[in-house]
Amino acid sequence: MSFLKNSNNGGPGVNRLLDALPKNEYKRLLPRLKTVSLVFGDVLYKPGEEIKYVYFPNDSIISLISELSETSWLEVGMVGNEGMAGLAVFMDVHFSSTRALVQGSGTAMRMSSAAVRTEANRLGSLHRLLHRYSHSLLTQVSQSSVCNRFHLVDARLARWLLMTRDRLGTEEFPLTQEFLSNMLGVRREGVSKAAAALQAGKLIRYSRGMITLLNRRALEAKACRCYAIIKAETDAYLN
Amino acid sequence: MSFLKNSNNGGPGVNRLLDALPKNEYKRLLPRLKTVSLVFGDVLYKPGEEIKYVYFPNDSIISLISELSETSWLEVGMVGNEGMAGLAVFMDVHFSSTRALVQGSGTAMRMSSAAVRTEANRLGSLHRLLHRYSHSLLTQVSQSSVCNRFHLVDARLARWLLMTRDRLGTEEFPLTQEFLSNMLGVRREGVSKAAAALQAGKLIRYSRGMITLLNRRALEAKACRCYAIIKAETDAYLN
DNA sequence: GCACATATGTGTGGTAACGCACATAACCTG
DNA sequence: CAGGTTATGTGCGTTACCACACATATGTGC
Repeated sequence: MSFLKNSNNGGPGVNRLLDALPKNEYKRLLPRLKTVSLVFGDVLYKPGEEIKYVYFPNDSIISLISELSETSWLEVGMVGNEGMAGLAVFMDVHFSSTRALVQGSGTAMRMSSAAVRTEANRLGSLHRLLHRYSHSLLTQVSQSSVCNRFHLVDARLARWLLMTRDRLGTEEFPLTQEFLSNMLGVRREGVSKAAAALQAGKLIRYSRGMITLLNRRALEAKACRCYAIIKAETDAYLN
Repeated sequence: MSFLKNSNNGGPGVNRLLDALPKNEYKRLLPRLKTVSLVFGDVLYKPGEEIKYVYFPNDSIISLISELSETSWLEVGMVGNEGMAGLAVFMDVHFSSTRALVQGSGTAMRMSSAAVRTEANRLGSLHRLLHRYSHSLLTQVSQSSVCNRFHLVDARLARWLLMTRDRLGTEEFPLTQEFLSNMLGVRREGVSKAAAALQAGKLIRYSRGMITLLNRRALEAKACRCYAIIKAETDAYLN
């Protein structure tokens, strides 16, 4: 959307956190960054596992998932081009407390945890941006928490689809209802019903694991205010 | 519990984050710290309001509350002697996104936001501890989120009472069921039922806004695993 | 000790979501 | 195109929690 400073590929799929860095600082980081492909289903960290790399998604999405048992999961945070997965490293914690699952295929910039720690000791722009992103993520997690507590599945599904769209940059993406139910922490049948309602209203179309958003404006109306709140926060923190 | 390094009052009501600082760094901070009394019901920050001071609770508790509307609240985080309220300041954000409500009367060490920013630029022990606390808080919020989604009111009430006890250091504290219902994001009648069940089992006793924990071990059994998970995290991060 | 405010209990009916079982439908593979 | 796999739909009984209304305590102040 906005003018992209550092990236030269020009597409919308550029990590905005890295892009917000001043040119010289970005250049210093560049040799430590490697573009990698993340594929739906990849698990970047398991709970308790050491974090070896952090990831700055370009057009991919990484879900942060908290697990209670084998059967009950809940997505507590979504990381796209506005942020970084592996934030714990920045906070001087070497192990992940959540599962990090690639929920949207695409590319990301990967950096070693050691490099992050070195950079974080510089008190430069990256340091400041990661601080501000930490706050943004905390706000996202908090808002999701309230949302999960009070809002109906329909609204939460709409919110979730919109958040995914914003990060992937496309209206169409592969997602089964089974998967969605795990993200939202509800039964598959619940998603089935909510999705059917959205499809009946021509807000979305789906078939066998492929979802297409048809009417974004209407979806935003269906979604709870949490979508707007989270979006405002994630968009604004980079300033 | 553990040996207290800096504080000289010796009681259990000492902010553990400050206490974990090396002596020289603590001494440097001391002139900027002021002991203040926090009284149940005090509002330290409202959403969107500027954060002028941060608070390191000694034996007080500060609840971080996310609001959806006038009627639906939810506590997303609890800050006691293991942490600091106003963490946003450390993350270079000047305004609070949540309401900060004193939920347990007691004292806290207060510091101006400006002083926090100055200190945070030093990359010293405070910097590191606040980083690690940030991670701890994020974990707490995430875990609460899953807990609120999946666990029954009974278990969540037990967890909440235990967390309060741990931070106040007493078995008896003033709390109406009305207030509890706001914290847990359920109806007062729901709390009433859950509390009655706990009282019937002699786990707690209560009357007109005063609650006494009678059997902590049994309460821990009633509470979900989330209590232990959060406790482990908040206790461990100081190392 | 009586009025009053506040805290807590209870009862009735409603609903969103659950768990389970099974039906249908779309795609894939040989 | 037959057969298997995976995705989605549907029905049924259950449950935790909701919303509202009201009853009953327990304290406080005159």
